[in-house]
Amino acid sequence: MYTIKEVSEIMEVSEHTLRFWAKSGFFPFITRDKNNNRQFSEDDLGWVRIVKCLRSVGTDNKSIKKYVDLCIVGDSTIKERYDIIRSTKEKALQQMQELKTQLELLDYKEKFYENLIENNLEDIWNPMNNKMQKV
Amino acid sequence: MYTIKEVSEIMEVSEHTLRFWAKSGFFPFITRDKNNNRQFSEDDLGWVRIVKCLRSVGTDNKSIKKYVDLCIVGDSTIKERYDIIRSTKEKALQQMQELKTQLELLDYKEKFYENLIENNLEDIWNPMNNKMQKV
DNA sequence: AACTTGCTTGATAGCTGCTATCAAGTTGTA
DNA sequence: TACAACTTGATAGCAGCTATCAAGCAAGTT
Repeated sequence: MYTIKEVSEIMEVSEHTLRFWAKSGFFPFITRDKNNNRQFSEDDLGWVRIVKCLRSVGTDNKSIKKYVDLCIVGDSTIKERYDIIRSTKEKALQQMQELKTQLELLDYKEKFYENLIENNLEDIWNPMNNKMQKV
Repeated sequence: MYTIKEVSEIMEVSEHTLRFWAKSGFFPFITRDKNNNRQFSEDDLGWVRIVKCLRSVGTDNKSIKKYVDLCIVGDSTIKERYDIIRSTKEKALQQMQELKTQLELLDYKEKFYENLIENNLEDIWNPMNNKMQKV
């Protein structure tokens, strides 16, 4: 059993966010000790993991709650949950592509500035130069 | 010259967001036509591109404004801007790694559900089974 | 000329998902 | 007995959109 602080460190999610998620119903089977403090089991860590995963690819909290609720219902919702995972994966792959595109621009900018620094060239970004950005 | 609608379509950023960014000072050299409508030049598209890039890797708007202001100052801020691009790139690479990790989990879940569906196995996610999630 | 359609503007209100602050309670160590 | 370190829930605040609104202009139709 883990305390909220331990889970926060293990999963790299703030305690605040964990409480917020708990309040949102994302950890349906969590137990409490005699002082009312949350006790996270290994299974609960699994819930944290999938919630973190869904959030980090931009799934909104309402949809996450829906997924959690489907899990609770059981067998009859397997196909529906499978479809959610599939479309989430699709979204993640698109984000990967987008990130690659942005990295290309950052690479270009990086080289642009390196060139300026190494060769003491004028800064075409400077609006006073009448030579604005060409990329 | 492009209208805000055209820019919205080309750059895949909502008109709302473009106006919000404009108001935030992210497009410092934008001009207006005789009806006070914004006219985006090719250079302005470049500003939209870099702002979108910085936002999509999680740079906050205050930091973006700072970067834009450094660009306006000119030559003397080249090193500073270079450092910002470098650290932004670093952040983007970390996000790429994080995304890969999350994709692994999604792959696992996908196969988990495929296995359930193909073999008509019981749903160990179902809490009534007393066999909660093991991943 | 009047009307409609389609675009634009700025102001403002509302939303999501945290994030920070707070008082209050429990536990362990000195 | 005090304190430090943890926990709780409630509440307020924040960033970054997102949606709604009235108002204005331009071009085309009747």
